[in-house]
Amino acid sequence: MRPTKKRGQGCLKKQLGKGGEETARGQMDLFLSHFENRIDRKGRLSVPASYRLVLERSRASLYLYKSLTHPCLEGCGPERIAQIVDAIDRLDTLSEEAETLQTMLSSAQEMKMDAEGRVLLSEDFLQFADLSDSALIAGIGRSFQIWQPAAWRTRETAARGRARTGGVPKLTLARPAGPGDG
Amino acid sequence: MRPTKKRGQGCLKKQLGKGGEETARGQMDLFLSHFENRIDRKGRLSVPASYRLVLERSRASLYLYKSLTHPCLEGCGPERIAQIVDAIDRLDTLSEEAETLQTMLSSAQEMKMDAEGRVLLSEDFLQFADLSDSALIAGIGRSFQIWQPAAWRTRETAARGRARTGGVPKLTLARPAGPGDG
DNA sequence: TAATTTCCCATGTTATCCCATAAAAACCCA
DNA sequence: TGGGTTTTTATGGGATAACATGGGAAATTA
Repeated sequence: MRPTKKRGQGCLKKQLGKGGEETARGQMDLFLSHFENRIDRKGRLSVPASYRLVLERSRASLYLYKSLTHPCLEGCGPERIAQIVDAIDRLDTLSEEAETLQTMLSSAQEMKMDAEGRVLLSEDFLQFADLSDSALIAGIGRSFQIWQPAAWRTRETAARGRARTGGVPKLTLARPAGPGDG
Repeated sequence: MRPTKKRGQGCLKKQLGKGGEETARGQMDLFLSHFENRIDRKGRLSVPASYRLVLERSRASLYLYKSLTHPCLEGCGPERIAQIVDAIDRLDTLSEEAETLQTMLSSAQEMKMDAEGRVLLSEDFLQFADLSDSALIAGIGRSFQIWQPAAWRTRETAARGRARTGGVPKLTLARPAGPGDG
């Protein structure tokens, strides 16, 4: 193995034990945490095991597309793609918004994973996100992003700086509050 | 065994005895008190038994993330995570608020507890909160924080010594909570 | 046929499981 | 009320499985 460092979140197989799609009390299947994985000389990148599990739970395949707003790739399941399609249908076909979303869709591709859970990134994807030999995969809930590691860190540092000086966004509570929210 | 010192609040199994999710009259499930536990050489940290109980009562798993404003980790249940996810979807993707929340999520991990009630802290977490061989776990009601013990004490004395200043906006944790909510 | 892409196996490193132990707290019975 | 007994906790460590990763061979594709 190469650069030995971080600890991921390891095996998650057992989690789905009892039920299948669980989603018990507020328990959602989300893309969380972040990982720095290597891109080998063939252009392969391991999708974090926990993300694979999220997709497998809903028997969904993974889609990647070029972000419209950042120099990174975005990953998601089919529902999100469907949402975009629906949004386009609702818009005026000639509007700029529609065009924007169409651009997004036209970069999206369904990725096939090999037995080890890796995807093969196209030259186009690699160049777009300025990726070479490693990638930072950052979960943001229902989707995740793939960044050039240094670019991600810059972004994270900036966000934390803003949070310290300008405060954190307020979150409105919906529920009467069980333990652990807040 | 190592430095023998005080214990937390001991056995709590009996508390939920009869029912399960009790929470009867005025009985709230909260993270309270504080504990100084060891981090072993594998990076494992015992979650206080009383905190485990709070989570078990609502069958919720534990999430940890890096604080946006302090050099500590924060622990919470799934509801809070769901809140952030929802908030992101409602915000403009390009807004700074959205980026801040994304930063938060990308540091959040669902923690797997072993049979003994320990979580494995990632290298990222350990470094962020400057943790090495012990951690101070401080309950703040619906969530809790994990500090480097010395940093916590410093902060505590500082906090006690100063009148509450209405400084930076913090996350609104909960509503004033009318009588008999829950 | 040349260049990819897919499949398959190998590897070191971690994370997870499982068992053991000491100290403290809860329990119990006089 | 006290002292001895039984659980519960926090903690350590070895064994094992899972994971990320690399590379060769086979199968596609152009």
